[in-house]
Amino acid sequence: MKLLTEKGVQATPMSAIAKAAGTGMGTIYNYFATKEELINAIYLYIKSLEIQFITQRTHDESSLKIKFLEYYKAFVDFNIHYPECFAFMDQLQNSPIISECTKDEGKTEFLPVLELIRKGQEDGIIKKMSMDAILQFLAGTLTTYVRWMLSIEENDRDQYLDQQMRMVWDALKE
Amino acid sequence: MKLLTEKGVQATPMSAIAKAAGTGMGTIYNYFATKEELINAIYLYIKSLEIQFITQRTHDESSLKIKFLEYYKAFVDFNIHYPECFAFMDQLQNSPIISECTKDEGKTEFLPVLELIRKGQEDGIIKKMSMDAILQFLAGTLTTYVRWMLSIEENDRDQYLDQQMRMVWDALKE
Amino acid sequence: MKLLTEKGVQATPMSAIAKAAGTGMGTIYNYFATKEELINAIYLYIKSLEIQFITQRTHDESSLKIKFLEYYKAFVDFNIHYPECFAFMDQLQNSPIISECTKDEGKTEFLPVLELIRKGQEDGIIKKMSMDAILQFLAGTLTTYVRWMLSIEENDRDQYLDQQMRMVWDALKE
Amino acid sequence: MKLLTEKGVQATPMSAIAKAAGTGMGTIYNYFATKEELINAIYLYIKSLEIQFITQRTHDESSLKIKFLEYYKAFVDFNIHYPECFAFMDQLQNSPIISECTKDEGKTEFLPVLELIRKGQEDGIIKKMSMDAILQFLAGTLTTYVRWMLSIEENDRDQYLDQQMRMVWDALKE
DNA sequence: AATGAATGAGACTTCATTCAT
DNA sequence: GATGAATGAAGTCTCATTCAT
Repeated sequence: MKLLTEKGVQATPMSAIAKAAGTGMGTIYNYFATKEELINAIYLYIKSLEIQFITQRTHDESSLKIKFLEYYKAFVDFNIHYPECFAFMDQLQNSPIISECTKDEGKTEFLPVLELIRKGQEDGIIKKMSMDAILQFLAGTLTTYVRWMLSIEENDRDQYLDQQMRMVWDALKE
Repeated sequence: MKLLTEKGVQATPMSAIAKAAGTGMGTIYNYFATKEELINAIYLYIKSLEIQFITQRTHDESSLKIKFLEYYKAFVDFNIHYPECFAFMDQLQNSPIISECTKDEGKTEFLPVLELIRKGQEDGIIKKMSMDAILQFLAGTLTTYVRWMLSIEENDRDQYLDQQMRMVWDALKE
Repeated sequence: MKLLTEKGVQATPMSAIAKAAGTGMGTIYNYFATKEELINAIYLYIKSLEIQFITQRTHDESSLKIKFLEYYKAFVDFNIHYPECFAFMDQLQNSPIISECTKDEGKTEFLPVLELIRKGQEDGIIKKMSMDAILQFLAGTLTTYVRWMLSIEENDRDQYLDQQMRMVWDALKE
Repeated sequence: MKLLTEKGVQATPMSAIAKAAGTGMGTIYNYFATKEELINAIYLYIKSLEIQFITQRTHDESSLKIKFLEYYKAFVDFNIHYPECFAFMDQLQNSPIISECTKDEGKTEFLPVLELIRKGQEDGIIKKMSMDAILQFLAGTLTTYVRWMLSIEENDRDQYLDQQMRMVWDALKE
C-alpha cells in the first residue's frame, strides 16, 4: 500500500512490492493472479479495516444529529489515522483498476449511515432528498477535507473539524 | 484527452495519441518534450477552457448568494458539458504526474470565487471560516456531484441541481 | 504424456503434471531429477510398451514377406492403438530434449526387424541396400501413415492399410 | 532459423534472435506481433524458398517417371542444400506453434506434383490409390531420407539417392 | 517418502523517446 | 518541420526446482 501510493501504481513494480514485503515475487503471484487482483484485494482489505474502525468508534447516542456526526467523525478519523489507506483510496477509488465488482463489495460499509439518514428524513430532521444525492455529497466533503487535513501540520488539524461538521450538518439538516 | 481518460494514462501509448491526433509521434515531441509535459499541458488547457467558460456564464447580479450560486452552477455545467475534461481532471488531479507547479498555475481561476466568498464573510452572509476550509469543501461537493450526474441519464439530471445548490448554500451561509 | 502432447512440452508445467498424476510436485522430483529426465523416461517407457506390443502381435510364419508385413502392421497398430504415445514420439523424436543416449537405448526394439530384413536380402527377396537406407525408409512411411490415419475417422482407416503395405513391400522387394 | 533449430524454440529467447539479427528486440516486434507469428512467418518463408527452388530445378521432360523423380530429387536437394530450413521444418512441422492456417498456406507448393501423380494414375503408370495415401507416403520417405543424409558425411551421400529413388518409384509404380 | 509453498531467474512484450530521412 | 522505424530498458508473469514440514 505504501509503495503503491507513494510512487503511484504504475511506478511500483511487483519486484519492489515483493522486496518490501520481504518475500519473492512468485510468492505474491501464488496468492494474487495479477497485479490488479492484488490491488483490488488491498482495496477490500482497507474497506474491512474501515468498517471495523467505524463500528468500534460509534455508539448508540440519544440524538440523531450526534449519532450522525459521530459517524462522520469516525470516517474522518479513520482516514487521518491511516493516511496510507486514504492515499490508496484517493488514488484508486475512480481508477479502472478497481473492478465494479470490488467497488460494489466495498459499499456495504455505508449501510448503517444510510439507515441513520433515512431515519432523520422520516423524523423531518434531514432534508428529504434522494439518498444518492446525500451520500455523494457527504463523500465529496469527506475526501477533500481529509486530503486537506493530511496536507497541514498535525497540530493544526483539530481546529477545523468542528467547522467542517457544522458545514456538513447545515447542508443536510432540514 | 479522450484516449488518456478512457484507457488510462498508462494504457495510452504516445503512438496511439499521435494516431488519434492525425499526426506523427515525432511531431508531438517537437512540441512537448515528454509525455508528462503533454499531460500537464492538457491540464492547463482544460483549466483555461474552464476559466473562459466560467467567465462567459457569470454576470454581475444583485445578490451575493445568486452570484455565488451562479458560479457554482457554471462550474457544474462546464464539467457536465465537457465530460472528457472532467474525467481527465478527476483522474489526474491527485496524480503525481501533474507537477505542483502546474497545479499552482491552475489555481488562478478560483480568484473571483475567492473574492466573492471573502465579501460574503465581511457582510456576515457566509460563515467566517478559513478560506481553505471553504474552498476544499466546495471542491469536494462539486467533484462528487458531477461524477454522479455523469453516471445517470442525461434527462434525469436537472432535478438534482437545486437540491445540491441548496445543500451547498446551507453549508456556507451564516 | 497426455498433457505433454496436447499442450506441448513448454506449455505443460510440472505442477500440472503432478496434479494430473494425482501426486505432489515434490514426489515427481523424488523419482526424476529434472523435467527433462521425466520426459526421457516417458520416451523409454513408450519404447518398452511398443516392444511388448510388437512381440505379442508377431508370430513365426512361413513366408518372410508375411512375417515382415506382420511386423509393419504391428508397428502401425501400436501407434494407432496408443495415439498419445504416437503424438508424444512424433513431437519429441527429433527434439533436443531427448538425449542421444536415450535415443540409442530406444533402438533395440528394431533388432528383430533388422534380422528379418537381413535374411530377406540374403535370400534375394529384398533389395540389397544398406540397412540404414531401408530402416529410415520404413520409419518414414510409418510415421506419416499413422499421422494420416489418426487424422481421419476411425471407420475409414481399414481400407488404406493394404494399399500402404503394398507400397512398402513393392519398395523393398527385389 | 539457425538459433531456433539449434537450441530449440523454447530455449531461444527473442533477445537472442534480435542480437543474432543485429537489431533490437523492439524492431522484431514492429514486424511480428509475437514470437509465434515470427516463427509462422519463417515457416512460410521457407516454403516460398522451396517453391522457388523446386520450380527452377524441374523441367518438362519426356517421361512421366523421369519428371516425377526430378521433383523428388529437387525436394531432396532443397532440404540438403538448406539444412537449417530442413531442421526448422522437421522440428516445427507438427508443433502446435504452426497454425493450421499457416500449414494450409504452405500446401500450395505440392500442386504440380499432385497433378503429375494424377496423370500417372490415368496413364496406368502409378498405382490407383487415394492421393492422400500417396502424398503422405512420399512425404514420409522424404523426411527420413533427408534426415539421414544430413547425419552422414557429405561425400557419402550421393551413393544413396538412386537407391532411395528406386524404392520410392517401385512403391508407386503400377 | 510425500508434499506444495516459496523462490527468482528469465521469458515475452510494451512503449517513451530518438534521429535519420 | 514532420515523420515513424528503431531501440532496449523495464514491466508483468511463469515455472523448474528446492526444502522445511
